[in-house]
Amino acid sequence: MVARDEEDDRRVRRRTSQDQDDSDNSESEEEILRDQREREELERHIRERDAAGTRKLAEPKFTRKEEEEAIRRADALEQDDIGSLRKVSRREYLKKREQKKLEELRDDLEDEQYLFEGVKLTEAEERELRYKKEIYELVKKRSEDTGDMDEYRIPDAYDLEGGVNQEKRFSVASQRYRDPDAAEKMNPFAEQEAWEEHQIGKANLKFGSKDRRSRSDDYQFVFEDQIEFIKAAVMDGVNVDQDPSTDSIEKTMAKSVFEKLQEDRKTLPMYPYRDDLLQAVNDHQVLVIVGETGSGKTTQIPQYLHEAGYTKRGKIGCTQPRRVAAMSVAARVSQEMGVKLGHEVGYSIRFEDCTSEKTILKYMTDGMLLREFLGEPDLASYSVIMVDEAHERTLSTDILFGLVKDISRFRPDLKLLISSATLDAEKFSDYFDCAPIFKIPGRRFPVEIHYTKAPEADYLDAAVVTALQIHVTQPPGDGDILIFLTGQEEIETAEEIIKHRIKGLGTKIAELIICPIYANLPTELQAKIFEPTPEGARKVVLATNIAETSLTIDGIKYVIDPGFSKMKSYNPRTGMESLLVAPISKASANQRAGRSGRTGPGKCFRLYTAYNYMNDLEDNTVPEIQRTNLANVVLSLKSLGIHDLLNFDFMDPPPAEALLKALELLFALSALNKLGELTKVGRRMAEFPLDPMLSKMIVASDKYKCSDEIISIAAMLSVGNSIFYRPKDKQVHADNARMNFHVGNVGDHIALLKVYSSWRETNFSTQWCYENYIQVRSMKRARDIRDQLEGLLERVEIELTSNDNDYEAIKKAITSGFFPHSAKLQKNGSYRTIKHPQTVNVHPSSGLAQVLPRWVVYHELVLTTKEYMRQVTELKPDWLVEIAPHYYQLKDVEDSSSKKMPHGTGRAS
DNA sequence: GTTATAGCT
Repeated sequence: MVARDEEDDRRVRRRTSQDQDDSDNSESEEEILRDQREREELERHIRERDAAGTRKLAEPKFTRKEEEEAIRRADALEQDDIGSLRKVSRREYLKKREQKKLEELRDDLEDEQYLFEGVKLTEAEERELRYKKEIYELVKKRSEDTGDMDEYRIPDAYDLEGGVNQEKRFSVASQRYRDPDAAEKMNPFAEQEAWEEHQIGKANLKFGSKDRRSRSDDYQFVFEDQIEFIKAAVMDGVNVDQDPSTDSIEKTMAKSVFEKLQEDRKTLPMYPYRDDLLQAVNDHQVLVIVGETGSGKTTQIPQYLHEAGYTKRGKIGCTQPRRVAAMSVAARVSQEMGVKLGHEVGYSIRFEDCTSEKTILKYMTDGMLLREFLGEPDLASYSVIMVDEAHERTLSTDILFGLVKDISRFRPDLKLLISSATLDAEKFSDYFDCAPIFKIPGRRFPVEIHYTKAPEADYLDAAVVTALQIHVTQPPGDGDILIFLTGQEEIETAEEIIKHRIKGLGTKIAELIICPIYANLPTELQAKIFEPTPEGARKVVLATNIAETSLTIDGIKYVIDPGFSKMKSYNPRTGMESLLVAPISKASANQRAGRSGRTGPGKCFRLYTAYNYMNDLEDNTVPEIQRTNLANVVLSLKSLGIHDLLNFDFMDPPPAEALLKALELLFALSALNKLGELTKVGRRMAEFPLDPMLSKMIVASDKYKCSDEIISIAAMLSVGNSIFYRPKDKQVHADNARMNFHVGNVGDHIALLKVYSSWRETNFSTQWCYENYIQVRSMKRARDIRDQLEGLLERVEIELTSNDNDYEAIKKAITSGFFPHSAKLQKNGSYRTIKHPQTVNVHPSSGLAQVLPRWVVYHELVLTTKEYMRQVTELKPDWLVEIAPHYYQLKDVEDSSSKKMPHGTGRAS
């Protein structure tokens, strides 16, 4: 292939130029002296370490063998690398010089920030400003840089000044951006083709080689167990050159903020398509929009439609899968339109309705629109609905699809826009009766994809090694590293391993800042990842798939993708949920790779082979609707008057078994009658944004005069299992604190009530939460939910009554909602569920784990190491027959004939 | 004797 030959050619040329460079520069006396100093320091360091003995490095967690290996590696680095230190220091020198230049540019940008001074910026806007700033810096930098991305090695910008035709080299790089066929190159086979090329033997570029002599000088190999990668493909960047140039910034400086925003709008990749888009919307009722990230579709399309007069007939609604997205986009658009947020442009998310009668552009979460359907089944007040980020296929989006498709049939004036990423477009189009697809290019930098040569047995270790390989071989400050891991525990282990290994590497490598990030991490610790990386250091972000879509970290250049994530799966037969570590889909893998190309050209290292990618990964992640409990969905749909659920037009229908299970449950809760119609109870239940069993519990609490307590419990249960904080090093304290709420073996539900009431008594004290090992964030959320539920009580005509000492009444109300979840103790200490018999256990975190009452109700079943019941409360079997006579017969609970309630007698073996 | 991907009403 011609292109390949050219590439090889370039590589050869560059290598020779580099060799020259090296010899040129080594003549500097200062450099030589510095090198000598550094070498001496290294030697001293090695001597000191040897004198101190190796035991110092050992952590009790690591085996002797690992320890020895770490030390051997450290030696390898220190001895092996003395020769290359000179190179690093020269780099640093040039780096500093370049940074000076960039500082000048930064000053310019600070002036821009000054323009915004009067305006109060939201956090998201501030981030955007920062992002923009970096773009400018990059644009500037690129004018000096070769940007040569065909070469696998990191382009060494500092080698350029000697005798290389920069212009020519740069033109190769920029050509890529201007390449009109760039979109073509995004074809899903690109990677396969590239892989095949490799197989032919032409593209075998190694990230490492154990044979030091055969490689050129600038490869620095440190690890004995390093991983070999094969460059397989490049996800092309698009439109990068369309960034506003520094010239235009200066021009716009003089203008008002508003004018500047208007000008910015015109620089978006979306802008040239404005008229075409309006024409297409005019001609077709449904339009599938394929817009890469950064095209500006979310902010611009609703504005265009508004400008074209669509808002005269009704609102424009735009749904987002996430709350923050809805908020920040709305804020941005209101600014661009020069109106106050909440007036013409607003957003609506749970607990926060920032809209008014004037609102014509409404951004909202998809779940929120779903709830609006309940009050307005034809969405009469909307003229346009735009479902954004549809490719994420959240549960709510999937249901929205069915609903909007349905109403579009009898509302021909309603325009539908479905916006998605590339891969799914055809599928969406098919689903919406061959709706036309409208493509908008995005703005992204190219990302190189590398696969491992062979499958990695231990992906965690491989990820760590790869990160360290990058860290020591690439100049610090050129970009941060992002590693995708499956969960909190894995992140913590990885953190330990990295720390340990860094110790083993000595002091001669640049500082590596480890930033863990996952949803349950306390907010103040989460902020760490957004802090800019200090000079000379590098961040390595250890993230769950929170970093895949939900948050964007600036400055990431390298992504390491082991190819796994945790996925919820639901077994409708047993009603059991579990979290499984599963391989990700191709779509996810590409999304992850894309995270490295946001602020500059990036690289993605996949810890699996190209063959794995092509043959083992699914194209798309199984949509959530196919792996979740559908009770809530079914209740919502029923209350929208959709009866024939098995034939409802789902884009990807959920398993029939899951639907039937949900129907069965709703029938048991008497939300549906025998004909499958919604009952009065069901109607009231549907008002609550909760799982049907929780809703039923609330509805039933009216009878037991304890609605006050029950909504607290419902709120606490629906925030889930993140209430008690249990740090690794203080487990005993945390457990003791928790047991305080279990005094009298009241059961987990009452314990949760006690937690909430106690917190309320302290006037929602944060301090109190810390003292009791309780997560403030979860409690605040519970408070919000509780407040909302309290407001809803009135709507369904339930009086707010408190009965805080009558635990029996409270437990009966709970049983009214959760009677299908009852279980009976067996001789061996495990339990057996009553209705669909299966063996389960009390979760060890339960307050009743030592008590083991004879009869219990539980909130949910989870499958982890065993089948566990989470949130358990004792029950009198008579209640089951009393409360749910249609569900339980006397024979189900017959051995309750002994009136005696075993109380904490612990029948367990 | 546990263990928590993410997100939403």
